Amino acid sequence: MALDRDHVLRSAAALLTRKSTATMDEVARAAGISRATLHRHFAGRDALVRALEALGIAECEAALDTARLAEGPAGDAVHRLVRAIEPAAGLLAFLYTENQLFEGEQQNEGWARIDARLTALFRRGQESGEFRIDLTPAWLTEALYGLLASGAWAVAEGRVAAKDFTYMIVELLLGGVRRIRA
Amino acid sequence: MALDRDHVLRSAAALLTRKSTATMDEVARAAGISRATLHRHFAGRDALVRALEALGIAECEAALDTARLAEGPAGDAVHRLVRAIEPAAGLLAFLYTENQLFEGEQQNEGWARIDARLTALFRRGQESGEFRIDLTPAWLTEALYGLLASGAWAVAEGRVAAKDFTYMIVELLLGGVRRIRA
DNA sequence: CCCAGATGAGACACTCATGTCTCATGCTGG
DNA sequence: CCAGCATGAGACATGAGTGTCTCATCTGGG
Repeated sequence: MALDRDHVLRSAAALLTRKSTATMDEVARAAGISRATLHRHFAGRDALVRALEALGIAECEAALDTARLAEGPAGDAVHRLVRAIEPAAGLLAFLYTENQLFEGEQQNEGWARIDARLTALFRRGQESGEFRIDLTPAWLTEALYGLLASGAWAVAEGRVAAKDFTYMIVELLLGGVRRIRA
Repeated sequence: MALDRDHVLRSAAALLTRKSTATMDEVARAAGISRATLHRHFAGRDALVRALEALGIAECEAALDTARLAEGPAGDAVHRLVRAIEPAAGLLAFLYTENQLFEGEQQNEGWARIDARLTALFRRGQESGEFRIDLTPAWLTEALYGLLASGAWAVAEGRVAAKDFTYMIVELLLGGVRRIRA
């Protein structure tokens, strides 16, 4: 059933987030099914990763919708976005490094759509005078991915408390380390 | 000779930075030697990665020395550090993700030394009133790694100009995106 | 010139993950 | 109750990467 498929996908995401080289057998065990059944759901490891990619893209776009990036101050929109995307951060971190492998091959167009919406957000903040203009929107987008991945790993390894995830990322991204104001 | 070994290590680093799953054969080709000779230098893939880790740690510590983290304003020290570490950023990015795999196994103590020096730098900035105190030094250290990796990949894929690497990272880390000050 | 050491090329066995298949079992809807 | 279907367990072949070995070749120093 479709519900099973989703469950398998979720547990695979959770496992691969922690151990990106996990075996099909390990993925199956983690989902509580046999390797044979896993293969009945996903033709192979490649298909599984593709499905995870689709899931990650879907969750990202859902978070982008939830965050209503076009409304209010851009800084607040970034905050809403990180908060909305937090549950998917682990999966994002996995896909982020996985994408480093897709050397030549074309990657899922979904990422391009997401990149476009993120760069649009940063550009909006720049045009409204809220964000500085000497950091390119492309770099800010990349940096956001990097901070999300770092945050997810830091939480996973216990270096940062899970409840501080959003705060740490948003504050660093928006305000930086330097203490000037107040 | 030792010089050859270093050359092999360098080209392996360059290759694995781009394609972290490269085979021993590809690594050998990239270094301009045969697989047999590669095996004469490094017992196996594991030994090669360990050697790369040692190289990365050595370059990191050299950069930390060069940057003189204890001198002057902490913000300036961060700037010097990122500038000094830039040539090794690609290797760092590779090792950063590679370390995600070292689940249980104890990792090289060198990283602990480096982490300690970095957290000490951030703590110094906080105690001098230069850095804000609501972001933990541990998180700032993690975030620095993440930004270095993101920066290295962004440059590798052409999304950011190589000459902007240091500026982008330092400015984002220290000042953040928000434009408050003149 | 000659020898020793290093190298490249290739063969070989081994391991491991993968993908496919079969068969027995268990559950469910008719 | 029974037929049908999904599942679990396991066997099996395959391919890729690895590690080891041998042998021919090349090169530099004595």
